[in-house]
Amino acid sequence: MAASDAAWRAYERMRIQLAARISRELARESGLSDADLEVLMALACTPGGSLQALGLRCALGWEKSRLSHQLRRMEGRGLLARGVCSEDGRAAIVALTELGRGVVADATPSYRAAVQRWFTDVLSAQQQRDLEDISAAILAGLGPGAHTVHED
Amino acid sequence: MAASDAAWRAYERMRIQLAARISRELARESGLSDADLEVLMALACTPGGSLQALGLRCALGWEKSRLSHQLRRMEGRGLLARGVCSEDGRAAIVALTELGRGVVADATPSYRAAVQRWFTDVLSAQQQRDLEDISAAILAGLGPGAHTVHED
DNA sequence: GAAGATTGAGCGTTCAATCTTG
DNA sequence: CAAGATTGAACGCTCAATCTTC
Repeated sequence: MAASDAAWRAYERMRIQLAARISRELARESGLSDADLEVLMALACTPGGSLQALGLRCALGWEKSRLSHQLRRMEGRGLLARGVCSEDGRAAIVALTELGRGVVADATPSYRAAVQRWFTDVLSAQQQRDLEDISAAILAGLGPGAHTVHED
Repeated sequence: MAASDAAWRAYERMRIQLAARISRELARESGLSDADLEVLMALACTPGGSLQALGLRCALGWEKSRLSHQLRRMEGRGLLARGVCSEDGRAAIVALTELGRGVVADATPSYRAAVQRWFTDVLSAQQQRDLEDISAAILAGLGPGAHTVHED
């Protein structure tokens, strides 16, 4: 219940600067966008390196069209392949290619190092716990319709 | 320090969801993007509602081309006007129009209410202080030439 | 040449409309 | 019709190249 929005302004500055730094590093080191890496890491975490598009959408929290455009671009670059599910003709199957597997294996260490350097290393263990709680509180407020918003 | 990246993952989820919520609300209520509002608020905070483009760039921390594209689009919508400084032919002058002034006056309360509802109201005073410190620590880590600074 | 600004290309994201399958 | 996915248009952002003025 602070009267001022100092926390908000500090958070906003940090959020923008930190995201920009890590994105730029990722693009330079690996030629990947944030979105590319999210998709690749989600696929790499599955046993066969493949997922239904719906599962990917739920895992990432993305909209249908966003995922579709993203997959088309990544398929064009040879990072993954798309197919149709034999059980349900509506479902799309997404699978890592060998190239995609190599790229994500290459990019992940750099990415983790960047997070370590600019986030983990500059925060105390207590601050990390605090931030985890803060994030949970905000997410809880966003989620369950706790606040009445305009209905459609 | 921490062996796990739980704090990072929690922060990332929160950051994405919160930004999406506030952006979507702003677009729906006022027809503005985040970038639009940043520019309008910066201009509205000056006595005459006008600034040199360089001042705007420094205030927002944007790149030259980003500001130029943004101003062109906003000028096209009638939110602001661009002119040339009489003292220095290189400098651009940016000024709010009457429409722009009305739009920002209209949008600001909604925006502040959204921040209040989804950020301020769900955090304790202590959490807000903590987040301010956390943000400052991260920004300090990014800043002092530890690595590449924003060059153009 | 240096500084301020603009332009164009290319990718990422959203919205609305559409197609296809169940 | 409902659900999954795709497409096209429009906008936002970044990079590199260019233009103009100092």
